[in-house]
Amino acid sequence: MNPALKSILLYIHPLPESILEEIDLYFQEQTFPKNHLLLKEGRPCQYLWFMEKGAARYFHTTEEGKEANVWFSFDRDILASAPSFANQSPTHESIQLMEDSTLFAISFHDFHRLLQKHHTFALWYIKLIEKFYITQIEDRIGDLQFLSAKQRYEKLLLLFPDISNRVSLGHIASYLNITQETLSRIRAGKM
Amino acid sequence: MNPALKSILLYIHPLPESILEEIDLYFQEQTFPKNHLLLKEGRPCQYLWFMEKGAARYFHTTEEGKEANVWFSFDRDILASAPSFANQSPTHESIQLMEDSTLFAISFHDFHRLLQKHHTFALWYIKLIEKFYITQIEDRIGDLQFLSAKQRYEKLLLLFPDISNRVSLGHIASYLNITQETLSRIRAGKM
DNA sequence: TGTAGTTTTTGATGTACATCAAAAGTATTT
DNA sequence: AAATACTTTTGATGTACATCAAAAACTACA
Repeated sequence: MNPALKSILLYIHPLPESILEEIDLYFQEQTFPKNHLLLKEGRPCQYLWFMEKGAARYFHTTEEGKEANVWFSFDRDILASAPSFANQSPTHESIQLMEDSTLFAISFHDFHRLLQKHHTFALWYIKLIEKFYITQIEDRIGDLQFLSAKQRYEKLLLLFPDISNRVSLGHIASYLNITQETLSRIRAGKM
Repeated sequence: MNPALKSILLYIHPLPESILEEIDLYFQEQTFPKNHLLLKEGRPCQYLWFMEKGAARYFHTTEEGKEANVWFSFDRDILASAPSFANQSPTHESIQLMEDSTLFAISFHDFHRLLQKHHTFALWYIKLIEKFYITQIEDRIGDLQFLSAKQRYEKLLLLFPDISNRVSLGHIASYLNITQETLSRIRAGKM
């Protein structure tokens, strides 16, 4: 098994070697170029990905046809539209790569079979949701509700100190739910 | 087993009768008066509750000592601070009842044992998270990010048509992340 | 190295909402 | 029914951000 994949899987929660070997059969390594659309609005999210190396943004398309970023993922992170993957329903959010990226993919079908077959894998998945989803998303809501634009930006920098080098100002501003102009002024110390 | 509890459990996902009977041993029916604090900031969330009948608000306490509502729960809903229950870590959000309420409670300890013991129960819990948490919370973020105060209010009314009769204007405004004055003006058609 | 395309910055103006202050309405207690 | 406390409304003013327009600074590649 690819050591990078193995370390991501085990970081979430221990899994016995026998199951790891079985899981390995279902994961496919994929590389995509910068700007590749991993998941498109309206389609069900059929894969769960692990990002070995790269960067991605999740975004909504508003009624006026504008894009609004709602999430970022970088190296060693998990990627999927959680509600769409869970229900195999059309996704509201698209996922696009912002760098050339290497990923490991498992299909919903295979994933679902592993859940049904192995109690241990179901417990592992519960940990995955708790660790990568529940905790992070509650923080995000709190930030939007309680922090000013400047505070949100400062918190993002704490979380991803090198984000300015990897992601354009426009994409960061969109994620913070402010305009490019406002973020530019925050950076210049004018707010 | 109490029929109300049974119907809530089965609504989430089917469970075999044998496990239902075992679960029943661990659930306690509780009634509390209006204003009772079910969960207090700083404590771990040690129970998962099912609300048979009643109303509750989740709130944060800001640095200036003000309270800000982040969620409501009514009849036949699930209650817990998800991140705190999952990790048994101190909660950032408190839960308070807004009406006299009847609940069923199960402790984290018992819940965890059921997860470890029964594969079926683990799969049921995954459904619970997917249905009651993932879908709802993504919506909430989208609303805060993309809708105006008025649109957020209208959407809340669609979801809970009778909320105005059960919850004070101040509590609703706080949940919508606006001031009481603004909500009053929205209601009066002045915005 | 120059030219076109993109990203970022700067300035002027507008607006959705907050804040502050007070009045009006409702519910609760005596 | 009067007194008290709480909730909701109204009005005046303030502010954090958006929007619009254009200049400046990077980036790419012919």
